Amino acid sequence: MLYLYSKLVAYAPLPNTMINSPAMQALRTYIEHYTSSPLSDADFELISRAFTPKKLRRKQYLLQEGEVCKYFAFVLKGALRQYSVDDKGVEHIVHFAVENWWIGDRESFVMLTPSRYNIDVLEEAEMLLITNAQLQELISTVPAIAQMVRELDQRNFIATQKRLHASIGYTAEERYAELKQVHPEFLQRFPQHMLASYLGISPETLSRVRHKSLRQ
Amino acid sequence: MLYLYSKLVAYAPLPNTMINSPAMQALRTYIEHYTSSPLSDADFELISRAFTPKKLRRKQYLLQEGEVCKYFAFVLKGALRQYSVDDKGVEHIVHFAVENWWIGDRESFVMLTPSRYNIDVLEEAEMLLITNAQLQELISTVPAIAQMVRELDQRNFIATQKRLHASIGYTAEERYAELKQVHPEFLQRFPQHMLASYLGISPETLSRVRHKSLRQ
DNA sequence: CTTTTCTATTGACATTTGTCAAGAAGTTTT
DNA sequence: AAAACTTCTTGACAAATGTCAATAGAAAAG
Repeated sequence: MLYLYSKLVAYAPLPNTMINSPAMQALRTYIEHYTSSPLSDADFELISRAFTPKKLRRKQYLLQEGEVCKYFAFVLKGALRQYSVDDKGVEHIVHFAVENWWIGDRESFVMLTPSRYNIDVLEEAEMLLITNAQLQELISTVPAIAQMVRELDQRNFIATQKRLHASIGYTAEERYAELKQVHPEFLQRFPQHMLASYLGISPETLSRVRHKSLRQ
Repeated sequence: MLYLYSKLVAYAPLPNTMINSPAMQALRTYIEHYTSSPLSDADFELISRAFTPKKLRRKQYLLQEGEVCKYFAFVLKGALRQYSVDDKGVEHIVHFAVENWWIGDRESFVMLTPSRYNIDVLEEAEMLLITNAQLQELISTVPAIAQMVRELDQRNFIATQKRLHASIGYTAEERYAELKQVHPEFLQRFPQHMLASYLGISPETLSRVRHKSLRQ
């Protein structure tokens, strides 16, 4: 186990500057928030070593359809979207990520299968990347990470289930109202046709729904 | 920690018959399948003590809207459904559970909030129940359980995300085709109007979709 | 065995949503 | 500043899906 660990990091010496970088501090705050207890410096160093910082400009891809999703990304700054493209060339957005959100294709990341999704950058983004091997290592060596991952999975699952419930049971109008209530910041931040795609309706329908809701 | 544990089980002495019951054996096989390694007898006893067997007849509720979901259930035999009822009295099924599936309202179970869902029995069911406190205890004392829960969460999340993706991007026809491919057993086992509800379409539309697909 | 409840189908029609096309601002790129 | 994209809106029409009502057969309950 120790051997495996040293293999993973031996050739990636960590500059002092990275541990103390604002990026890592943001991650530290985030983890401590999730676990409601401070991280030891030793644990924090293990964590810092596992993540790689990455910046991407608008329209650049973090993942393209057909590739295996090697990294999960923690977003420090900016915005990204995850979407598939159907046979008619229409994009279906399944996820947005902004500051303090995670993004990646779980299925591909875990099973090492080619992804059906694209992930690209909507607003110039700063991220911290981690591979599945590194994450598994962290989960088994740092209990706080195991707990955080469990919590995250839970919330993620609950949120996805709610969205599923909405998309099965509600009309376009009701789903827009829900989005407005749950993520009002999205309405400001993303173009309307992407919100429409996220809600599973056409941009024209969303435009009409908004027009209608203004009058009432 | 030990004190807490003993409090949880002290007044529920476990009859020998339960550890060796077919129910518990089924659970053991299931867990070993998930973790790909045999359970120690000690761990298995801890696990056995945490679960309570329960049988319910057709139409009985495991959970009713407004209640807190106290138990998660592992289904040994039979079938259940989880659904909400909207203001027009229409039922929306979000989940079916058959043999070797879990069922419960995660949000309510974890957050202790009143549930918006009902869970009732479609075919006379035998289950093993566990409370969140007992599950958390197991997760921290039995690594195999922690691993199993992680795996389960992962699969669950992937499956829900796929369903969400389908319900946003596909037509009624395509969604039915997908269901047929992923869970062919559901088509035999559940009445059509429930499958329609699960897919988020009206029973009449599902009937027409099936009629159409027969001819082509 | 009979009655009642469930279930699936079909037709007619209403409603919702999508598609196509055009145009007008607004942004970015050159 | 001009050109090239993006984004949003609107109208006309098409397609998908829902609603209501009637019916018939199957299954469950008494």
